Amino acid sequence: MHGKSTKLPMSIAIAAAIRRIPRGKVSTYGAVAEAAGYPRCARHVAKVLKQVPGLPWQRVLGAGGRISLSGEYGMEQRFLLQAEGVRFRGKRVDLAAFEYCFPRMRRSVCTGKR
DNA sequence: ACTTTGACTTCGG
DNA sequence: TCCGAAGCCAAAG
Repeated sequence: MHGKSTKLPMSIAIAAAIRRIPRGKVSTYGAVAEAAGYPRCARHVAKVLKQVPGLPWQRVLGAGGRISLSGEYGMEQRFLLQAEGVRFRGKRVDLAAFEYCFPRMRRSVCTGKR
């Protein structure tokens, strides 16, 4: 094949990362972006969450464990997270306790396997 | 090719 | 702790 890596669309990688967040854990927009291989693309994570149906969207939080959605959707997110065991301290989730740590990708080859 | 869009993040006051 | 401004960046229009 040609030398350049086939970059799968960012949205696919991001959606895959979101799907890896286990029940009862959370992540952040920035961390998801980085885990997907696109650091500093936190805003794209938001776009994917809006566009792609069927993702565990409630597990993605803003920096510091804050809910970014406003209004009813924000309430819904909090409710769903609490229902799966995530506890809040004020308006935040304690990330030290509930943040999912994505396994590090190997630098050389990432064939999609683990 | 330019503009808009996104559920963002960081920093300074 | 709570804003507002600035920075961020690929996809979509």
